[in-house]
Amino acid sequence: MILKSQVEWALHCCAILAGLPEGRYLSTKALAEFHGLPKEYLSKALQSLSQAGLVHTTLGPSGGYRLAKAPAELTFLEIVEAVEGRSRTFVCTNIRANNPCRAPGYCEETPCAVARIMWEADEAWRDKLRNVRLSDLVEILSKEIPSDLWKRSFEWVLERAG
Amino acid sequence: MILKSQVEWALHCCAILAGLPEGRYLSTKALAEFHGLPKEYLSKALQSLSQAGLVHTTLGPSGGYRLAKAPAELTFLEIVEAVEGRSRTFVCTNIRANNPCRAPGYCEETPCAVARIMWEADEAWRDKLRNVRLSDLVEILSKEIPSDLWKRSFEWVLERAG
DNA sequence: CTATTAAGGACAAAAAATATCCCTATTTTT
DNA sequence: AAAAATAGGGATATTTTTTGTCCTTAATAG
Ligand code: SF4
Ligand code: SF4
Repeated sequence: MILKSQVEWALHCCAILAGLPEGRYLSTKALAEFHGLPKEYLSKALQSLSQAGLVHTTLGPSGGYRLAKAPAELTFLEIVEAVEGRSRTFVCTNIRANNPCRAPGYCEETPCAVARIMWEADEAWRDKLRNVRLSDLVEILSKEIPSDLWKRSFEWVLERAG
Repeated sequence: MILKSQVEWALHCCAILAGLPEGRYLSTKALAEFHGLPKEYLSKALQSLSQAGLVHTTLGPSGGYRLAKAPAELTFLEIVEAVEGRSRTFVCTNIRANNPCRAPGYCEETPCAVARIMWEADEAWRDKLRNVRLSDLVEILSKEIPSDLWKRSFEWVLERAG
């Protein structure tokens, strides 16, 4: 069970977009080049963010993406769920229904304890991601990334932002 | 990102084995029949449990599986990890290494904040599963499952346990 | 000796992830 | 008005993972 690589891509792209000045847009092409990713496929991840309402887009030259909310209002969970989906990681195939001792039609209304426990763990994972904001990430990165690299990256992005 | 169905199978099988009297064994065949699962494939899940040391096996007629520890000493996490593996759900493909502004060979020693945050969420998921014992599950099931079905299932298993 | 079992290797089928390609409508620039 | 660049999205292909089957081997109980 491994998350799609698009999750990583989306998180990194949002981190970049968080640093974009008000009203400017960054294209798929620039984001793909910056991260060394296949442009067409990265585009699918960005479309997921767009469909989830996390980013705003414009068409045409100088078009692209910007965040739809302030980084302090955007959680990791929103980004992860946008590309990975909202379904639970444990799916119940209802194997208890096959119990040969069971009276037919019985015992299938509510999920059993196994499923509930697994779903609780799932929820703990989501809670953790829900409590990290994109602004938290940017803050950590700004401290950890060497300032010259940080600055050059910022300039690289600005040159290409429409 | 969805857990293998073998996770569900393994949990249900452990729940059954937890009710097995001391010193007796239940075969793959019986477990597969009880749950309506393909015997050969379920066998792979049970082999995973065996390799992880969670169950004990014997060969020959009347052979099969029993728990290697008391249900109170067996956690959900152990069972889940036995079949699903211990690797993290977020894998870092190190895309920051492609940053065109970066000085070559720089900034690749430690995982970045993105990975660390995702791994923390992973750990929260594991913590939750680590804190549920197989005995907890059995206790809940014994309350929730209709007593006649519970009793008949128990007898069904005993008839086939070697 | 025979029947039954777990273990495990080889292989096959199905599903999901990872792309690539191409067309359309829109918008900016020229 | 024309041209160029963009997001969106459908169709398709490739690769990897999951799911499942089949068969052989060694051990064990009766
Ligand atoms: S509800 Fe419980 S018993 Fe039924 S399939 Fe899900 S986990 Fe298994
Ligand atoms: S360490 Fe961070 S930057 Fe590097 S690939 Fe992993 S998530 Fe991305």
